[in-house]
Amino acid sequence: MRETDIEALRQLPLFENATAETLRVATAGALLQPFPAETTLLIEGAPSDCLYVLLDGQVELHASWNGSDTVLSIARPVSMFILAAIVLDADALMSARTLERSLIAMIPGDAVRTAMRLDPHFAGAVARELAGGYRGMVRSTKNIKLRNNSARLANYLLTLRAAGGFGAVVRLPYDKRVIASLLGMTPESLSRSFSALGTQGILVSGPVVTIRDVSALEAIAKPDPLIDMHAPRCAEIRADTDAEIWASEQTRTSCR
Amino acid sequence: MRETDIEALRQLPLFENATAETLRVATAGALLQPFPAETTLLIEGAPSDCLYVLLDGQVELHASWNGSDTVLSIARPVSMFILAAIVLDADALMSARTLERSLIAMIPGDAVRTAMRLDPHFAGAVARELAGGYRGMVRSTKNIKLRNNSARLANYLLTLRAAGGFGAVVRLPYDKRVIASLLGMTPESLSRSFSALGTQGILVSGPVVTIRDVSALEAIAKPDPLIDMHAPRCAEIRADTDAEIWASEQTRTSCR
DNA sequence: CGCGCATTTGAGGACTGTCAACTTCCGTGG
DNA sequence: CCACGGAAGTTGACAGTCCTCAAATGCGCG
Repeated sequence: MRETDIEALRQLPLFENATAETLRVATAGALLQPFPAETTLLIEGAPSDCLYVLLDGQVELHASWNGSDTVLSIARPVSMFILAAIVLDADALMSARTLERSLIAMIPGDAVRTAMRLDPHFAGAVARELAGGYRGMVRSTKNIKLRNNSARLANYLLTLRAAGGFGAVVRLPYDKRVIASLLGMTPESLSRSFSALGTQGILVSGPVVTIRDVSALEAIAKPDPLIDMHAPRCAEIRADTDAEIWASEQTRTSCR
Repeated sequence: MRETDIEALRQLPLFENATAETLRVATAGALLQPFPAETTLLIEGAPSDCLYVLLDGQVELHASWNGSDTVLSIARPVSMFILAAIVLDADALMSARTLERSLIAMIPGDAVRTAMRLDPHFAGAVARELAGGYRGMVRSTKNIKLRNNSARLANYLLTLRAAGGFGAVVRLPYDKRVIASLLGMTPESLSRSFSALGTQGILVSGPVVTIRDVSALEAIAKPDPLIDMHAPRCAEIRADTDAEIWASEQTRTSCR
């Protein structure tokens, strides 16, 4: 990798405050490589040789069982994937595939682990990165186990809205079938969930979704800062949430 | 905490190879405390002040939304919980409640973060711990998104069997309603899944489950080392799995 | 023994997935 | 420029899974 490319890695929180020396150690033998769309970079179950850093493009992380598969998350620049497998030098649990032409840096796992041993600050950054990833998976699990298809879609639209500056129009960043799988439903169910939201002021035209009534959407979504990154953290909502939790605790206790 | 209690923490991989100094820093101001059963230790959304280390007993980690709640995992000794929130000094995403009388060490979050800064090896241990937790959540998400109730229960029984030395009789470690929530179903569905397995040589008598025919159970479970910790990693199964993945990749590609 | 609680069983319905047909869109090539 | 083919998305019919509510059963403990 060239010097300027290595500097691009500083966009990652992981390398943001790393010393030049740590960056040099960590990226020893790293490759920078463009991949075409629809290219499988990594198959689940394979040993994880390299940490992947997505500098441009989109990569889908998915997993399969018994002939079906599901999208677990989608990486967008600048971010990395399979860090957990690299840290443990274990087999990958997910497959990775480009959704579009993507520019990817591949950093040898040994180099990452060496840098962790040498630089406590870097090891701390890895720990923080993994902590964030863990919490993301917790949010995702709560989303799937606690909400139905409509609520998941409604919150997803609110997430896109927040990421797009809270405008009335959002653009779906991936094909609908990918979004369906990410949200844990079939493409048909996604389509029906969209039309169900039609009565709540949601207009869908190809990849463009217009939100006419945010309140109506929020009534369905019931966003929660402990599940959704888009949910507001203001004191009122926190208080409501606590009250809810308290109430449900009481319910469980009284049922026992 | 007394010296002997602190030594108990060495049972954790996190502290296994820590220096005496790191252990001292990390456990500065730590408390060792017994809690009765059914006690809520931590409510989701609250700031995470302490890292909890479960030395004896059982603690359920659960989360709620819109009046319902779900069990995300259950901690067994010796293990810790809410490490991710501590590392990021963030609000807890899960509530914690004892299922039975439990002995718990509470380590101030500041002490943990300080130890991470001072000792690269400790920071690395935290990173490895979080990597393991992340991968556990990935497995759990795959389990929920890809499998139906019967397959989840069948794999859970195989997990218990593996943990119990592969005998024909396993004992359910928690109340059935807790297991149901952990597996993402209602108690009624768990009960019906159990009776459905009755035709496959599974006998249930209270908390005792007898597995008469492991092959029949495995036929339903279709265990996968990339989802289940109990699944064998032998070359044959790996080859089968790879073939499956390959096949599904081909399917997706040909469908495009 | 009787109460309380967990679990089971039954009935019914809501939700979601499957299968198939149809429409739309888009890029290709005549 | 338009016809065509293929894929994505939509719609309809249907089935199966799973949940909800309600009642019955069983078990443990005071």
